Amino acid sequence: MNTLPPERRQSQPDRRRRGRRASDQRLLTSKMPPASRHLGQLKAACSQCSLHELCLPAGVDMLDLARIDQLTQKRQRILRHQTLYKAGDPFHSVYAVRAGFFKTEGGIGDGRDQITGFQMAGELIGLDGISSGRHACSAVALEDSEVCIIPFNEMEALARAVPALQRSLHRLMSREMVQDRKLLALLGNGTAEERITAFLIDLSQRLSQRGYAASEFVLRMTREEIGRHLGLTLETVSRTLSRLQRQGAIRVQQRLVRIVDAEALAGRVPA
Amino acid sequence: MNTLPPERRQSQPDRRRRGRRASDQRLLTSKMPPASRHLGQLKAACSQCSLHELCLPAGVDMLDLARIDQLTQKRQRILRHQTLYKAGDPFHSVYAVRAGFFKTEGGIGDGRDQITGFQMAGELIGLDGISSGRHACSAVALEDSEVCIIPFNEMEALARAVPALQRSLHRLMSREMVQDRKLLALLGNGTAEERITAFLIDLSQRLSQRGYAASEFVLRMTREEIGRHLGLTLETVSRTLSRLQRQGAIRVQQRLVRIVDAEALAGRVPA
DNA sequence: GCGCATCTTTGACCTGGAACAAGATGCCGA
DNA sequence: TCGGCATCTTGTTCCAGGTCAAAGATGCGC
Repeated sequence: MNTLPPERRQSQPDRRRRGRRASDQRLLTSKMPPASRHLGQLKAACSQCSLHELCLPAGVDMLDLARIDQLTQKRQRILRHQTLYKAGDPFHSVYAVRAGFFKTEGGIGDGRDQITGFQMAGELIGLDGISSGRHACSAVALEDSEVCIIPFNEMEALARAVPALQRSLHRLMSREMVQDRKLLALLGNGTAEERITAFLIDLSQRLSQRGYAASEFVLRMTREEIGRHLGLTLETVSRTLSRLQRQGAIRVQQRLVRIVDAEALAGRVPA
Repeated sequence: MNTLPPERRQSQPDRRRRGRRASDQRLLTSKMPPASRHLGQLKAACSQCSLHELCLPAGVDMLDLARIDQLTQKRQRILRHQTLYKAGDPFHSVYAVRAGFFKTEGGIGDGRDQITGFQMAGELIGLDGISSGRHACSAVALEDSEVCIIPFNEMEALARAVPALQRSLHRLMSREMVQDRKLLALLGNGTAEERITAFLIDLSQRLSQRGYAASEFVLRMTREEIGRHLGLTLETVSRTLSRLQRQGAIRVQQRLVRIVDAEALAGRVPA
């Protein structure tokens, strides 16, 4: 089930970043993000969660929030490189990312297939399992993470009682479709540079929505994973990042990316 | 709203196909498909519609079917090349294709953007508008078509009362996500031949689900539209079709496609 | 029937990114 | 401190598919 034994090789993520520049403190790590300050207090519910206006309960009033709290009682910790579920697993629940970072990839997750997306705190994973009753992709943690387990039957039942939750769910599903299609257009028409640029801008926006700096962040995924997401080889990803740096749009240092000229960057992506 | 004035330039679709071979009779045209035999009797409801187990009411029992019938009272005829909605239009309803054929494309539908999909009878269009309250793409009829107009607010309300409808809706949305991701993988990794092949197989399957011959059908879209769907140029689409024909897998004659060697075809597409 | 418009096919050439290869870098455990 | 390993960078070569161009098909209106 897990890709790695529970040894702690990955239990000290990003130790290598010790002693970096101060701004690193603000970056998305499994130690420091605001969303996980109460990582210990597992009782913290939707109503307490700093993500609640990004996540499911968006637009739900206080009264109904209590009922959603009950829905999301169960939590699960996922260590880096562990899989939350695999393609083909029977579908029972969806998962809200509370903290950490995931990738979802087609196939069994053997590292060959397309990566359909990267999910961060406040995003819902697993909705694609509804249609067939089995998960259509595999979800793997890119860093130590925590999710809320949301039994889908219960969620549907509650959605019937709480229109705001119903609407919220529909909006989330719809948003996924829209995002997938943006990516589709990118893969269909975009050059390598446009893909990378759009990817960085998207990441930057999502991070800033969560209170992180928009202009500097740490990539949680390898070049190869970026490539498998964008339909490029890892070499092309690397080259393109180097080129963008040479042109002064960004500054790259391993996984650390700083967006130097957001204007220039945005100018490269169509529409 | 519509891209063409209500003149009847397109009111006699496929006249050119007069006098073709007999097998054409079985093909998907706006005149002959089983789904539209009662095209005149606009009162025909979900419960009467030959598509009802492909469409929304899948799995809904007779009692609740009556309530869904009310939901789908309104119909609309869309002539060829007319747009059902444009990207940016405010979102109020989703549409179930009763008869005909649509494409959905990003942007204003000016003919430059990615075509996100082709929809045939029994499929739902417009769900991507939920997230932002505005349609995210444009839907254009590729032949004279008819849709059920389903006010989404009413549909949500009914879904709260009828769990089977709720589930059906969720399944449909989920299915769209899964399909988008298949396409994504194709655009990310597939060669031109794999894309075209997968496209033909998909069309063939969907047509046969609707009672048409799986091995011979008429493409409702141009090479250019296929290309814009698959991230290829129209020249590459044409060349690839020619090559598949030369290799004996298919037989192409303008828009008419006959799948000669389904095995060989399926063997070309990965997984 | 003729001319026009749209769509399709095919050819010739060029290029962006894949594939292959060879270091470089940084992390980790011994 | 060193050596192993994963990851990343950079160079070189090659080809699938894009681009440009031109010529068939096909159907439509006149």
